[in-house]
Amino acid sequence: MGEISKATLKRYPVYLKALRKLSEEGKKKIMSAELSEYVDIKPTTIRRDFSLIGQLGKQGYGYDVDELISIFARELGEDYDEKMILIGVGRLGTAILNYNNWNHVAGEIVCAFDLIPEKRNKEPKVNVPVYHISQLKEKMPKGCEIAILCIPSGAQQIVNELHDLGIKGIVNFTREHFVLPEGMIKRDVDVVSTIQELVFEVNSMNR
Amino acid sequence: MGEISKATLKRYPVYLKALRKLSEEGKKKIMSAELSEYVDIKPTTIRRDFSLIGQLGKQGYGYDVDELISIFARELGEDYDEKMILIGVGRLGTAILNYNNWNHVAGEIVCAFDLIPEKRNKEPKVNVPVYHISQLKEKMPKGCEIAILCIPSGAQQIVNELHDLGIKGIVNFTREHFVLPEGMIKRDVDVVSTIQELVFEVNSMNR
DNA sequence: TGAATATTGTTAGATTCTTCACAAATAAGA
DNA sequence: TCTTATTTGTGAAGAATCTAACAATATTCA
Repeated sequence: MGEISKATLKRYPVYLKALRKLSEEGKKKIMSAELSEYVDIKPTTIRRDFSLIGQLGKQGYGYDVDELISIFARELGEDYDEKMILIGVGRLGTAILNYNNWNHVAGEIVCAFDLIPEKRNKEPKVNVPVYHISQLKEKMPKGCEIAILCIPSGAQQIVNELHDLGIKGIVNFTREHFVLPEGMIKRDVDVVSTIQELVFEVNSMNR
Repeated sequence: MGEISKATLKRYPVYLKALRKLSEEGKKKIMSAELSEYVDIKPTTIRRDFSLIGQLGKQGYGYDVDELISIFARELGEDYDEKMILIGVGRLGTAILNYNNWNHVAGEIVCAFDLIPEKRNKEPKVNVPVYHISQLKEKMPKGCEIAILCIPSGAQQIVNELHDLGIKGIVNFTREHFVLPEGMIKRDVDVVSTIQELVFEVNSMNR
């Protein structure tokens, strides 16, 4: 598999999501032109993106929907059964743990860490063990490479610790700024920033 | 103000966030090179981005932090006092409403809509009125252009209604696919997709 | 005040990403 | 089986984005 660009990478989950919906609707095959209308990405871009993974389609026919789904699922890590940890079991952290309904969609949250684990463990909605943040090292699952960060402050220190413990990717819900150690990757999920961008763009439309 | 590229637009909230932190730390002036280390964006890119808004800096000196903050805040809509609605007061919706601590950071959530408003209104954590989804039209705030979508299904129909009611921007937390009506903008906040991307990238690193 | 120093704003070139256009390949129908 | 219809996969052109390099300009210190 060749080098895949960041831009393409961002589109793969979009394809997978759309394909799942199409499959549910009973669609067996699809052509790039039709998928294009569905995901609002140009057919050529779709074909190029697909071709980076391999020869997924058949000329003169199109793509087999279920085949695509299983390929993308595998490529996107649904089969990796990635083990993840979550740090900060506040309101947001709890919402995410609950949402763990996603059932191995991209792996599984194995355990969580918090400053007041006693309290968190009592909440009926939290369905993984919560340990004290000081136990990071001893309770870190084997082979865990991804951490979900939902703490309100003190991110830098924890990120540094995570780095030392072998975490390579961070899903960042923190609004606080921190410097990413060498060799780590992060993705921000920032609702406020997202809204700000949108507001800015909507207001640009109005001018 | 010239035409601002999508790429630049995405960075503005990042700058604002970092500048706020710097200001809190007592920083009065900053140079593009220093800010660069902070946000991990090349100095030239920063200067270019800033210059699109106007002559914000002084040569041989740098940028005034608080001045930048107030300019960005204005540009990003914090002064627009944008009115927003939220649809779907489930676990996630509630978390967002709570997080409404952001206090006019990008506007204000005025009210929410749900299928069971009676129940939602009883929850102590929800601090805005919740109306039944069928009352969308009559309860829509004047001048509201942005909706936050947190429903598990049935997105398409609601999006169409919102469009008819003058909503121009959607912050989408739904995992369901829908077609965006002409003239609308959306931003996806998709935790699962974000994790998928990250898993994919981390696994690419390992190869 | 004037020279030396520092840092912005911007031009031009490099890089990354997108899309056009068409050859290659398959499917379907005669 | 052969021809016609399609639709993919991809080379090359085009567009968007990023960045190196430097001229312009402000600041600072003698």
